Amino acid sequence: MYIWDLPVRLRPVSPEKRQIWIQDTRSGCRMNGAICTMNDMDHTCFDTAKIDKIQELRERGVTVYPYTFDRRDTVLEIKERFSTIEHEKSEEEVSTAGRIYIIRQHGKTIFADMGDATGRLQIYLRKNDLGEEQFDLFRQYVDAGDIVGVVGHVFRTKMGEITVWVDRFELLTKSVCPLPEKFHGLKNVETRYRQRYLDLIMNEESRETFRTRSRILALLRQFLFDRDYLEFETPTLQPVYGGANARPFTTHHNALDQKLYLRIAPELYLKRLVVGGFEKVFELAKNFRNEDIDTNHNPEFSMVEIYEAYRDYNDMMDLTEEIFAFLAERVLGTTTCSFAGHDIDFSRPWRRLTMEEAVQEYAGIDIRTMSLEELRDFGLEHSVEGCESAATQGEFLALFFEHFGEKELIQPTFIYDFPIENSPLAKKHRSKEGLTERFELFMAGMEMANGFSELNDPLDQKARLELQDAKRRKGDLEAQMIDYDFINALGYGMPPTGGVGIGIDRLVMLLTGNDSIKEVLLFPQMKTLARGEPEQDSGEE
RNA sequence: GGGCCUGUAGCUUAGUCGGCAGAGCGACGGACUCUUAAUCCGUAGGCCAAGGGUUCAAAUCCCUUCAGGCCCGCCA
Repeated sequence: MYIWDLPVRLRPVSPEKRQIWIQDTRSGCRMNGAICTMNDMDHTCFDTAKIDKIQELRERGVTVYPYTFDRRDTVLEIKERFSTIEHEKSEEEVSTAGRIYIIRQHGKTIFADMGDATGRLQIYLRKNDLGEEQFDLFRQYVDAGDIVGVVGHVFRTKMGEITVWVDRFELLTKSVCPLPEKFHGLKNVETRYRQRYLDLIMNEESRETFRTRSRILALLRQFLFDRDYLEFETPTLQPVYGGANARPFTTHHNALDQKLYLRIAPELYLKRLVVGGFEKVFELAKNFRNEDIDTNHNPEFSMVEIYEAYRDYNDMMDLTEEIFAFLAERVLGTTTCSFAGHDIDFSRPWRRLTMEEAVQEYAGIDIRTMSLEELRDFGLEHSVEGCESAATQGEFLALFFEHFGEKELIQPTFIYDFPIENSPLAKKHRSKEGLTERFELFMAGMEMANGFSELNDPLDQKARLELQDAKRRKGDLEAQMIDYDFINALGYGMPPTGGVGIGIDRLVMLLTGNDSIKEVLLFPQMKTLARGEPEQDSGEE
């Protein structure tokens, strides 16, 4: 590989140290920690001083990357087991391992802070105990960032800290990239997202957020399994996308020579399962929507969709409430949480308003008593987007709710009975003309869930999807395609069914107090910095 | 798509009504046997995100670009 082929600028710093900087010439952004050797011209953050140490260690016969270590105790176990230990060393021997965070050398002794998945622990090494060779090995070659295993006895220092008095240690992994500073740590938001592993190494709060996320998913599954719901996995690559109004990502299957879409929702497949006789089903699915990225949106996001036969939207509102209350209670230990300056109260029952009532309350008008002209005038007067082209009472209802109501809904609130125009998969209302049995859940001004009495009349469904398809052909980029196989499935008969979808990422935001979706996604979508390698065939059309 | 803000050493940052780019931590070398952001002495490390312009002189002022953050729009 030639230097001039790289999309970077290489700047020699010190011929002696063979160091160069790597800088992305397109963006001007310097790769984080971009020091590397002349022999290693790629986008690494390898530090030559550390690489030299590896070489020297090998010359001394040390295995720098051994295969295993007999770790018998975690940090937490040691701290709990020896919580009452005094200054005297324990009889019992412990064996533990982790990453070195800080080293404090004092001539012939060394203190270091070591961390594993359960916490941090101080270790103490003395030249007298280890012998000159071993002690010097640690002193000269072990750096912050390295992973070591230690065997020793536990004691409490004069300053009162539980500490492992090390009898012997083993280097388990040599780190060649520099760790961020020990006190301030890693704060740069962009680096935290782009190099999440580094964020996790350095920031306990971030680790805690993702532990909680994992726990929320486990609890959600437990809740549903306990109630005899079955979890399934339906196609992510779909020849026809559907189940929501959104622009899809497209891709191409080479062998089939066929266009495929990344799913925007699992809905239509899960309903096929209900047709097939599975009466209580759910899927924890990644959905992909080709939309903009902001504090509440990532192009791929997680959703749980739940369907249950012989239930309607009232039952699904109850279920949604139960799920949130259960998770809040188990995760937070209370039924309230603090989010973006609001105290959200999950205690049941939650407020339920029809969309008409919400518009009545927040816009101060009664839709049903107004003519289309009056509605349009009112909308234009308040500069409500989309009023020019709205042609039905239902469209105005939806527009007014979005404009006046949505952001006001801080405490958990169900809005129900949506207009039929923008609810092509929801069943017509049993008593109200022009409406469907559909609800959405709002909290902190965010849409958290969406559910309905599922449309199971195959003729009605066919007509409504045909209407969507006509809109799509007229240029509505988010209108749905017609999935005839799905319509045929309904044709065989789907029992009356209730369904709901809950946005997992926003739920995690709420329960962990993070007001950006990027803080609860391990690897949020970021724009690529530099072209490192020639682009492969992406499969894009 | 629109507005506001940010980018200085590996990390955290000072300097921004123009006048030689500073610090702490980290790294490297040395001293130190209960420290914990250890301490003390010394060394190296920056064309101030990139490109262009104004000026005797630009990290600083202007323009363009790149990346990120926040708000709005879009996402029912």
